[in-house]
Amino acid sequence: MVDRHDGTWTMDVKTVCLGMLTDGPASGYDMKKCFESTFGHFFPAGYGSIYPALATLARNGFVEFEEVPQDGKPDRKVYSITEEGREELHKGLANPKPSHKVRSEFLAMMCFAHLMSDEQIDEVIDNKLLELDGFLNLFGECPAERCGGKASIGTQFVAGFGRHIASSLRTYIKDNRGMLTSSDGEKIRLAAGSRQ
Amino acid sequence: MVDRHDGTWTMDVKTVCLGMLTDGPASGYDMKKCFESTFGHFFPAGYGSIYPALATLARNGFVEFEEVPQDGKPDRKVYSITEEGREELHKGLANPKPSHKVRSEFLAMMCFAHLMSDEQIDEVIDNKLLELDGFLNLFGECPAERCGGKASIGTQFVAGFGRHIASSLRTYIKDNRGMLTSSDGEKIRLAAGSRQ
DNA sequence: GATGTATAGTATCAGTTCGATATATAAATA
DNA sequence: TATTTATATATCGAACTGATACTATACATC
Repeated sequence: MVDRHDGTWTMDVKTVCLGMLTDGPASGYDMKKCFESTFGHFFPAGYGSIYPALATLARNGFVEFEEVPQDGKPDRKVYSITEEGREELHKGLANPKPSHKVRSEFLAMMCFAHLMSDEQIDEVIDNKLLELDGFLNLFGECPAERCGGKASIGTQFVAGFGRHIASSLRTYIKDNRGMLTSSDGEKIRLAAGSRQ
Repeated sequence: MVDRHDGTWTMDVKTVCLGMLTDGPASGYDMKKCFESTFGHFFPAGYGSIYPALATLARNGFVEFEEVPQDGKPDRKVYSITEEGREELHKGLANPKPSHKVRSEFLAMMCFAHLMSDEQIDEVIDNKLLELDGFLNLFGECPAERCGGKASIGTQFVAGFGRHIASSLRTYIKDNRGMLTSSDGEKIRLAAGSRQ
């Protein structure tokens, strides 16, 4: 949780970890799986973020952990949220203007479509459509049961959000990919101009 | 440009800067304005990314610069792309699977809606809708002229993409916000469960 | 007259995150 | 037998974010 100097805090990996723990104790490995299956689609985090986050949370007393030995497998550090952790989580949830950021190599690349060959563009677009189809197949009709538990009402809202956007994205790309290729005068003119 | 060890390179700030320079010479300040007005909506970058990127590009011979004195104002460092820079840019554009990542405090927060009050949720949703309206007003009907020049065909595709998604997003939020509030049994049950 | 803010321009820094890698063992698969 | 997959921890360099620093003019507002 980082102080934004305007009374709000960032909703960072630490906050999401705290939120996950309100569902019950979990290890860093468990959380990584949860990020992979669900949160990662709109709030990615790898081990490089999760373990330091848990270490900081433990140092500040927002989580506690218990080392659970296992036979054959490495020990599990099972984390639980503390009462101070719940307060910290509520601070994180109090931000009235949470961000929603996109970082798209895809769109940046498409801005320079006039510097690419039609074959390159087609390959990129086809791959993107396949990726979207894969996503929609995976999340198409499962309104619940992710991350090892009953989905909260918020999780259902977010899952629907993801499906809606993915589907809308696919429609736009399918309907408009034609303008990027099929070399008309426009494209040739631009390519020539950029060579200059 | 970072080697991904699979034959492709990341489309990073350096690549976008190179792409911008194919339109003509520009200073770091000019590029920052271009990121703010256009690229920043799907590929954000601040001075902290742009200046180091230009320094690295210059060190590698992908751009050259000329210091232009001005009266009253600080000197401008005006950068131009070199022939090696164009080659480097084409490497960046050769990645057939460019990423499209979302990092959304908003969606992460909504996953924990059952831990928030109806008033908090309403405020967050209202703000998000206002933000989207602002975006759509700004980009509603301008298919060209951004970043000080005629928009390429790719830029038009991307602008349309942004409008389409923003509008779709707004629709989903408006149609489904009801499930997050209006405390029915579901919400009360979840809140109680989390208190345990 | 003073303060605030906007413009134009450069640049750095602390904190965070990303992606890859290291380490270790067991089970399943080729 | 060799390789991959799963379980589980953790670290590290490179990159990015957001804020800040510095200089200087100009135009409002208090």
